[in-house]
Amino acid sequence: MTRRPRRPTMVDVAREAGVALRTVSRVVNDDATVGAELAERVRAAIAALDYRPDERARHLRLGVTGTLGAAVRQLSHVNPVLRAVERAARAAGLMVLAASTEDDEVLERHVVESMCRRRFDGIILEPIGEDHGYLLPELAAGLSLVAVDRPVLGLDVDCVISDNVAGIRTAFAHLVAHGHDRVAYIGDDERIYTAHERATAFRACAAAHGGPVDAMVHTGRIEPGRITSAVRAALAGPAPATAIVTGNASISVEVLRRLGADSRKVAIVGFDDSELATLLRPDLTVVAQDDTAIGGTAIDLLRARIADPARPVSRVTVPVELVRRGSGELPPIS
Amino acid sequence: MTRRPRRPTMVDVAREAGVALRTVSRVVNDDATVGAELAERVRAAIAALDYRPDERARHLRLGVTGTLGAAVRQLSHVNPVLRAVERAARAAGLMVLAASTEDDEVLERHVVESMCRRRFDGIILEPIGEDHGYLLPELAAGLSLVAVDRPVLGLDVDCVISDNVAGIRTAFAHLVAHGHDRVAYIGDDERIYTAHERATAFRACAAAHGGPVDAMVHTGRIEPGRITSAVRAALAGPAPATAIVTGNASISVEVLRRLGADSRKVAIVGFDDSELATLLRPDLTVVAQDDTAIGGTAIDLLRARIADPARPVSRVTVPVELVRRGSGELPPIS
DNA sequence: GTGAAAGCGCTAACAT
DNA sequence: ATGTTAGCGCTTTCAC
Repeated sequence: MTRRPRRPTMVDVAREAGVALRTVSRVVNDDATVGAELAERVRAAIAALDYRPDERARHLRLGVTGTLGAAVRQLSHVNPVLRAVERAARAAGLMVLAASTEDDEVLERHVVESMCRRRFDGIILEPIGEDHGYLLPELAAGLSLVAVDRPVLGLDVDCVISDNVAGIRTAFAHLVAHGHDRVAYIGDDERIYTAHERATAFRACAAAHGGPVDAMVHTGRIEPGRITSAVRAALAGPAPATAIVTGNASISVEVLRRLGADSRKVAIVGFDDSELATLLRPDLTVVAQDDTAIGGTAIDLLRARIADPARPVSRVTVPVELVRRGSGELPPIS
Repeated sequence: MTRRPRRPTMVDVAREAGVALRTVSRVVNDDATVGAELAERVRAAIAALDYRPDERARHLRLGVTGTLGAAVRQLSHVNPVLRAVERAARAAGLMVLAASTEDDEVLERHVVESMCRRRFDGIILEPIGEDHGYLLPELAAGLSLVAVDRPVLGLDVDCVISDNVAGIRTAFAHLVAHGHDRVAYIGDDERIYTAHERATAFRACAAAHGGPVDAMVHTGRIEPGRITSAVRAALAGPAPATAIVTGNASISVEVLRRLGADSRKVAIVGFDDSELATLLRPDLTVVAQDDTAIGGTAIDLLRARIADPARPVSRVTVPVELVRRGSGELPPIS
């Protein structure tokens, strides 16, 4: 029946070891200037009392917490950028603690404000929605923040984003180079920043290439019916598309599912690499994001911002890479 | 050129508003016993100074942090239990901060100890490896911890686990009920706790049913070659299996990939529901874990442990459910 | 209602 | 090389 005993503090350890508080602090922080014999006595006292230092007090005193927050859309989803963020932070001796925003603006705000009150040294944010006004006072009060995947609309904050425009251009040009003249685009809801950016880039490509634009671009929420009709529209009519560019990994999966065996008859380049898509079609050619570079850059930017809050804002665009696997190299079949 | 200004504290706000420190504290904590006019003055001062309360100090003073840690194998992987944990914690007014252990015992230790030093109120852990001795002093010092998915070997701590044995039994019995006499099992590396538990349960089923046991059970690390030969071994020989039970979601995917079109000729029941597996074979019958129950129970257990460190340890087993989709209801084809 | 002061557990001047 | 002490920003008795 262990009653909840008051946790021992440095004072208790000092008393137990018969030394001064300062000496315990030195031992705990691996300060070399402490005598071997005393150090041993302190360590014995620590073990005897099950003493565990309290970082809250340490952080309060120090001013910094050595902690970065990551506010991401969904922790329990595949998120290679988050993994890269964790690794880069670890390499820099920083701890990353993450929480989900669940694509909910209200929850995002709760999470970010919570991290601010806990005085995390900085925050990596996958921003949701349009209105990030709540960030203004936090930034004014000293918050260091880096946006990932999309910018914080209306606010001048550091961010690191994939080169969506170049990715779409590469995909389009690749298909054209393989003889395709009628390329369709199936993308996600354009209320999502990246979806809009990619669709816009595609429209520009299609317009530059000549031929119909709007008839070739199908965007909207990911719903079974919508994907089905988009695929049908793309491949039907007097001038059916011979190639498709998909707007993100989820879209790729849905399109491939609808296409079934027919997917071998149409050239496809997907945006985003993903296990899911390549399961359905192992030879899927994709425009892959450089997750490691994104995560690493995010940490670099955040550390620079923490070191110098007055430094100019930087918006980094990370190159994407075309991964040729076969589906994007098919010739047109009309 | 904003120089890094010292963040304003409650003292500054009090001075600005011309009130006592105590009053600011009351306003910040929504204490009703403060006059409307004064409260307004305080709020104005807070806005004017961009004052943000510091939870480090608050938590230090209060003793508790209102924070739960989640140390999971990989943040950026699909993890429905983690999602359920976050939701249940949120409903209880607790914040969950998560970090990856990357299936690395050393990193797990770093993460857990780090959370302890930060005085998180409790920790949810997906334990890795065999040796969790480092937890002993933490538990002695007052750590509240709940293990999820597998127990902490050798330590008497709360945990919540799926009913692996019942799941395997259900899968086996289901196939037998559909006329199968020769059922094979393909599972993951038995050094993984759940993999071993499931394989053992399967052996017991096979033995009870009669017929060969060892020839029907194939376990080991997930490698292309190993899965290929396991599938071949299961379906070859004079008495080939007419049904297969797979040990987890990853195994299901690999087996389905190897089987290809042949998968329609063999009955299959997978362990774990998963988008990946059902992509390959949309009608995959599975033994599904109750993620919501697991996450909710984990939070319940953790809160109970925090409230009463002396309460008896509980090891909860959560029932699994057979989801019939077709692949497990195929008759034997010999 | 308000104000002064102690203390949460730690670090870092500043002695010695 | 070790001890003393102030203070990080907050909450909370305890008088008023």
